[in-house]
Amino acid sequence: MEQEEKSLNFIEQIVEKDLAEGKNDGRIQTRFPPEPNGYLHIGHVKAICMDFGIAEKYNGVCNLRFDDTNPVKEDTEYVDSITNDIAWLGFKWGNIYYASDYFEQLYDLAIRFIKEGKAYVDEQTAEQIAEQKGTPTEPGVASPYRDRPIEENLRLFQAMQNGEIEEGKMVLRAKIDMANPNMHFRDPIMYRIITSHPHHRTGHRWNVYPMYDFAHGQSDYFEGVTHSICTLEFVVHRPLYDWFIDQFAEGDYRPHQYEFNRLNITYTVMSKRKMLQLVKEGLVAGWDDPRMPTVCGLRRRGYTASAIREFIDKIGYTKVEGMIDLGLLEHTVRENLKMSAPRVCAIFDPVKLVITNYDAEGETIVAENIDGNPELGTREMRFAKELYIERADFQEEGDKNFYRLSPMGREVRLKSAYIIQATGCEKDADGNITTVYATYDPQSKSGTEGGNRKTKATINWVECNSCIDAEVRLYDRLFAVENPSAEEGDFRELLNPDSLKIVNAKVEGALAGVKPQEHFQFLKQGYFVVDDDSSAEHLIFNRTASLKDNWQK
RNA sequence: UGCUCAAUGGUGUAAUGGUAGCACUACAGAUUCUGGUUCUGUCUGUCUGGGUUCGAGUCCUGGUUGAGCAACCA
Repeated sequence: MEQEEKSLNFIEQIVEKDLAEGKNDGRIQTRFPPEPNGYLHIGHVKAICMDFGIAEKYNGVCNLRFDDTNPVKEDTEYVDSITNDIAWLGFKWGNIYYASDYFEQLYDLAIRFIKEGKAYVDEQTAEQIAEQKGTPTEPGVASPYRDRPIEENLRLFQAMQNGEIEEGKMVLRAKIDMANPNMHFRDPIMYRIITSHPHHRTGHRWNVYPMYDFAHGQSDYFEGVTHSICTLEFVVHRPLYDWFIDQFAEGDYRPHQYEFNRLNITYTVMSKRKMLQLVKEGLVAGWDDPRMPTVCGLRRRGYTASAIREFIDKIGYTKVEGMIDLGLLEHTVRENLKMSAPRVCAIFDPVKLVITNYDAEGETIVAENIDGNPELGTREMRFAKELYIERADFQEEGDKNFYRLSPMGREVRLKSAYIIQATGCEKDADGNITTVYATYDPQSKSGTEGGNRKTKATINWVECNSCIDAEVRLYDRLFAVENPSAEEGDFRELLNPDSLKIVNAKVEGALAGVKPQEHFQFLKQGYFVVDDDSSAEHLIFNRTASLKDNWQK
């Protein structure tokens, strides 16, 4: 069997080139470095697939490293959710590390920088420092503390760590170049004092904490990372990443940073800050609300790990910042569930159908879970004189484009059962249809000789006495506009007011014992998953994705 | 009027100096016991000016457009 060769993305090309040149003795090591300050979302999954994927593909290792350098925002709650989500996605890390594992080493390194005249303690306010930084078009000016004697820097930095200095009063800055066109070289802050919050792992051991730029590259170096892959906004940090490492590294080994485009999807946001706000203000039901682009939200929505990974595989990695059509994500999950989700009938807006010439007590029909795939099993459906059908499947005066039930003589198939013809209907005082009447052809049962006759339409049904009630949550896009981040004003006003509609549906009795995370296709409706809060007493289904609907009025 | 990165159909992505291809979307037709699926077909693209070359989406150069960078965040 010939397999079409998938082209390599630009990072894979770099890795293969490095491998061919024998760099790092052929060793490939990556890391996924989340900050434990929020839940993982599908944008992170893109990074996860890259970091773990490269290691897997080239016989390397990918470690999980929590970038926990800011105790103000971080917590073990997030550590747990992150490891859980990565495992659910099906990835295996080598080790779990923490940037806080290196606080001792980083502190010693900072001391060395001070002793070598490459760092100084600044006691200006944050505002003063920001002002002196200049702008992208104007150079900055030097801090008055820039040329403090080394001994004094040493003493003050130790005082910072000893808790003798109040939070916010002093920082340790690298002495580089206040006029550098790259803003990140204008004496970046290496350490700040944080005494107000204990660290989730080191408690009150430290009063000073390293900044990202002084921690990330060094951590990579300490661990032996070869390819440090991140998103595009870190491109401008790369020279500083290299600079810090070059100040102390020995030998030839260097980790290298590479950057790819982050994921944006239409009709959603990919910002932890905005997600946190939606959760905190109760605009969604939580981090795992099925409308959220979080991993736990997608899972609860009914997305499988393989569907999410297939999606990431489709979108690719480049350096072009773009916006992925939400339709591609939906297409991917439909494709993913198509071959596995059992088909069942669920009636969202029921109207009673009475088959006037059906005199038997009722009968049991055996239906395939997926048409044409008998190996995927069958289920029993109760059939009798009184059924529920979808209100929209009957029109008293159907036009020529409507080819379902109508008392105009056309024959319609009841899915997996008999062919019927509508004879009329009954209405209440307001003119609403309360009952539809039809006759059936006893010879037309599905699977029998007489049932081979073609009908233009097939409609869904459930039997009145055996069907069960279920709450069905119809989820739709979270935002009403394609790109909420591009709009002026408050993003919360852009929320889609119809992102959740709840209906009380009648579903087949066969669904009585379903468990959370079981997937189904409700015929003609879409893919649905059993919600985590569902129980035998109160069934709840979440719509994962609707079916495509080409029937336009 | 700084530095950095980028520019291929509506969207995403390939072509690594040699036939601009794939997927999604849209539209049309066929099939269908889901107006789903499947199958077939159609529409639509190399930002722009110059240069190198037998040959440029690809290399060079000028421009245009977009994005990122001025947190004691990561």
